[in-house]
Amino acid sequence: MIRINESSPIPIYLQIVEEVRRMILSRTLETDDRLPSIRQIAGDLKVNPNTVAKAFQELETLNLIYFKRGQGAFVAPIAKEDQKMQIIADLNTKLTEIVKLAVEMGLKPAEISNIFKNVLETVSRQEEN
Amino acid sequence: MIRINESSPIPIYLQIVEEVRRMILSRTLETDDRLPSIRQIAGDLKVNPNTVAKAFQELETLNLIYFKRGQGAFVAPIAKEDQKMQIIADLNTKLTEIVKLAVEMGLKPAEISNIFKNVLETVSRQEEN
Amino acid sequence: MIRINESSPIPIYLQIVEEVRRMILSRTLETDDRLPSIRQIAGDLKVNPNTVAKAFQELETLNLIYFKRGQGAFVAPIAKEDQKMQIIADLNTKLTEIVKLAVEMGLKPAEISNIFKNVLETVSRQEEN
Amino acid sequence: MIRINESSPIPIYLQIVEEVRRMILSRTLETDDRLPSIRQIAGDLKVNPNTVAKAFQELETLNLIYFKRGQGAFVAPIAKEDQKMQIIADLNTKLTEIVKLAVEMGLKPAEISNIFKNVLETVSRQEEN
DNA sequence: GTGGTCTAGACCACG
DNA sequence: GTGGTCTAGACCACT
Repeated sequence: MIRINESSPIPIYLQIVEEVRRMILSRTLETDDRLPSIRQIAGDLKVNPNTVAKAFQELETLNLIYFKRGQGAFVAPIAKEDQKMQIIADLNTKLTEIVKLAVEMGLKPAEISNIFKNVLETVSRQEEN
Repeated sequence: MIRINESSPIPIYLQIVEEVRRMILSRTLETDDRLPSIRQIAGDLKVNPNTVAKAFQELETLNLIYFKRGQGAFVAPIAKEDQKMQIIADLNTKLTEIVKLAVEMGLKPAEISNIFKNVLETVSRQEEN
Repeated sequence: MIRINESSPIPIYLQIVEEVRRMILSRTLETDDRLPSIRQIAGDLKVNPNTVAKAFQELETLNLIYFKRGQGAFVAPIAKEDQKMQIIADLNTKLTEIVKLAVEMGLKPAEISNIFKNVLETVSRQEEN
Repeated sequence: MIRINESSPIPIYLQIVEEVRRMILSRTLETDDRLPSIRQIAGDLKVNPNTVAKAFQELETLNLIYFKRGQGAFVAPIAKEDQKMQIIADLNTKLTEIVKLAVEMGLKPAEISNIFKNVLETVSRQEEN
């Protein structure tokens, strides 16, 4: 379920945070679903339970999950609109950053647009399969 | 000239590398231009000279700059086509990653496309000023 | 009757202890009154019976309740003076701790006094309703 | 500088957080002052550096301190009014909770007021010395 | 020198 | 069984 990249410079615990965040925002995990236990995930990923625990604490401060004592971690409720807004805001921020850079590099809007269309088409086709 | 973000998780020396790379690819710095001295940059950024030195070493191994003993660092020559190709390849990689994520989150191609158009327009307008 | 806060860091069994203690000291529960059964409370609070049992054990060692085999738990007798003394001592301890902290933070006695008056008035008015 | 109570049920790292918070709010530590290093504090308190590190991370998420890479932790700036407001809000919350309990226990406002006066006087006199 | 990340492993409280 | 806290100790990046 969760995939991490051992050789990435991004800390493992942050990779886990991102993976879980992705699953929550994409509704792979629904509100009040129980997450796998810390030990379970640690075993699967072959990392130390402390590392997963750190990720879970981070997710709690982000209000993405909540804990029930002795029972485990659960997906926190989010309003559907909030969820979509968050996804869009995310996309907006990331695209802006990249487009800005591209413009600074001297690419013309038309060029950027073409590259984007290409990418969108490629990705869409891949996802169909 | 160079801007860094002290509170970012990205190491300062890598931020410097990226900034210089950006300036070289965008032709703000032309082939064989002399870079400011390590001490100069370190002073400007209020950063330890060691940090700037590390960034310069990194830039040298990337073949983006070269050193002349006793004279400092200079922008390495690149073929114009290589430069443009590199910029486009960069953009492609980054866009693909983001678009993939957006699709996974359940956004439809049309939605993504709209957001992109918006961003491109906004950024273009800002750059005019 | 008993209210608990699931997301508080205070253990649920201690929250139950405090609630029962409060009810006994405030004479909501009188001497020799029978407490609801462990299963009853556990059902009401949607909590594990073990948790309630632990709270009851704690209350027994505090001499606030006693058990009759096969019949359940009952409120232990306390002298009325003891009861009032305990309440006052409790209040004193807690107030001292808070006031000390406030003084350390640089609040002047007059300021603390004003805030206190405010609080007392607000709470009294609320309790009337 | 920092005192902890080993036998308290409150986790050591939270005790450290509270101590530092107290020192910041009471201006014992001023904005941009450097905190002692994690290792330093860990040595003084004879606890594991990880424990202090956890406290520092908590303080960072509370926006009470910030880090400069390789240099240590520093007191974050707070507006003076914010600071006083925070202290007062804190006091208010705690007093309300206690007074509510006292009223529920059957104490009359006049009685509570008397006890409070007593406490305030005692504490003030102690602080003079 | 500084903090950040991670492992291994322990003990505890809670349900 | 669950997560929470803590220790001991390692390695790394940054200044």
